[in-house]
Amino acid sequence: MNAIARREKHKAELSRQILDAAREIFVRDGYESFSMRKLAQRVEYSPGSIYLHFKNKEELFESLVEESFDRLLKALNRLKNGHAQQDPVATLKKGLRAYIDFGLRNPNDYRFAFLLRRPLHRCPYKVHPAFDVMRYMVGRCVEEKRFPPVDVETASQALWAAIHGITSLLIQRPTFPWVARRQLIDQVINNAVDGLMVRTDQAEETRAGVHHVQLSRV
Amino acid sequence: MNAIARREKHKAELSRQILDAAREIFVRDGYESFSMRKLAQRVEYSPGSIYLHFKNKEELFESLVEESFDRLLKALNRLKNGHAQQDPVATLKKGLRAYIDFGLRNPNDYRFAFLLRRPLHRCPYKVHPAFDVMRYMVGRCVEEKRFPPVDVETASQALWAAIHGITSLLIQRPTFPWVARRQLIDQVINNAVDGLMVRTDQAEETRAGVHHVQLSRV
DNA sequence: TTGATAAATGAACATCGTTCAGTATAATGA
DNA sequence: TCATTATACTGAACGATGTTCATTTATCAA
Repeated sequence: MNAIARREKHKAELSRQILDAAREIFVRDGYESFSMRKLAQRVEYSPGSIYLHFKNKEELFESLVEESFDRLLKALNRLKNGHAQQDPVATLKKGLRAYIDFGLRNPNDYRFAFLLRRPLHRCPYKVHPAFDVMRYMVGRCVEEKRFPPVDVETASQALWAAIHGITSLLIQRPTFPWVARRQLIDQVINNAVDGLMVRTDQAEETRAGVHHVQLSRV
Repeated sequence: MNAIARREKHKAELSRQILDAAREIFVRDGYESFSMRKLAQRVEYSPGSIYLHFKNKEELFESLVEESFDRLLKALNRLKNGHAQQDPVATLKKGLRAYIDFGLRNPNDYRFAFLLRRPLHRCPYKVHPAFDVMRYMVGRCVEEKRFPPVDVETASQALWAAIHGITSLLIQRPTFPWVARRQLIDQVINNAVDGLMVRTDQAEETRAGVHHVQLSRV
């Protein structure tokens, strides 16, 4: 029975090794040219052996995605706890910047977490805890009257849209002639947050002229 | 020579038919389970015949992407010309909304144009003309002093980030518990644009407290 | 050492993208 | 009309893919 524990440990180590190798191959060769057989060759096992650890390719990927979500979540929580007693707006902006930075510094984690095409039936469970951090930060801004009484959920989702937008574009379209990165990120964050702080009546002035326009196809 | 013209026309029709079938299969079955052989079967030709019209799978996809870009571009241009003499801020907001609407109403075009993983060496040529429309609209807002003298390029890119963010999230994460769509889209657009209209000194107040935070990995 | 349990293999299957020698089809010139 | 030529198309083939499974190999308790 000590033996079976040792076996399980060894098996876990092997799974770990497979995951690491898979991530590396994926990062180096891209999604298109990743294959189970390459992976097997890389860890020096037969192709069939991989299936002793993961049901199939899809599940293996799912494990990688989950890991990436965990990393993002941990990074955000560290930030949240580290700046608990500061100005909530400043903390929020720092959080948004941290999110973007995480994506840019770990583009493959971000790709796994958000950018990969995914079968529709799978739901992104791990999005929710990560998003809780955002809600919490926005909530504090409202509670401490730094924001007008906006709906926390709507505001959080809108902020997420903005930072996801810049993060994914910078990752996925590196050849676009972007302006300086820092400047652009600042602009996105400041636009989004400052736009939220605008007194409602003032914002209404421009909102009034806008109606829903529908564009049909060619 | 009349004959060769007829032949070419027939060939063009066939290419068209192949593209339509490809798009349909892709939309219905998803990227993973699209295959050249299925496509061939769909149009009732042998697999090899597809290669008389398209060099390979990659190029076939490229054609679909290009078509999608064209559709988006045309939609934006129609809008630009249709609202030439109105309030530039309202027109800008309409343009942003039109962009998002186009993406949501034609998610597959949007997927093809922006969301698909692409080999890194390929550059997104068609992004530029579409982006010109955005630059133009922002430029008008600055010229007519509706915006403070922000850098047009930076502002345009920031706005693009915001609307791409909400568009891609709504398309790619349909199971997330989003608030009402209209409301959320309004929030994103108003945040982004109103944030841009904030007088610089007022914005500085909050900007002052924010510095670049770097989050390392676990 | 033996017998049982788990791990690992490698051959096999269906499918994939792609190529190409060969065949059918259509257009042309007589 | 028939023979020639150019084009359209096929079908078999190649190597590679994800996945399964009967069989072999290794591991460990008795």
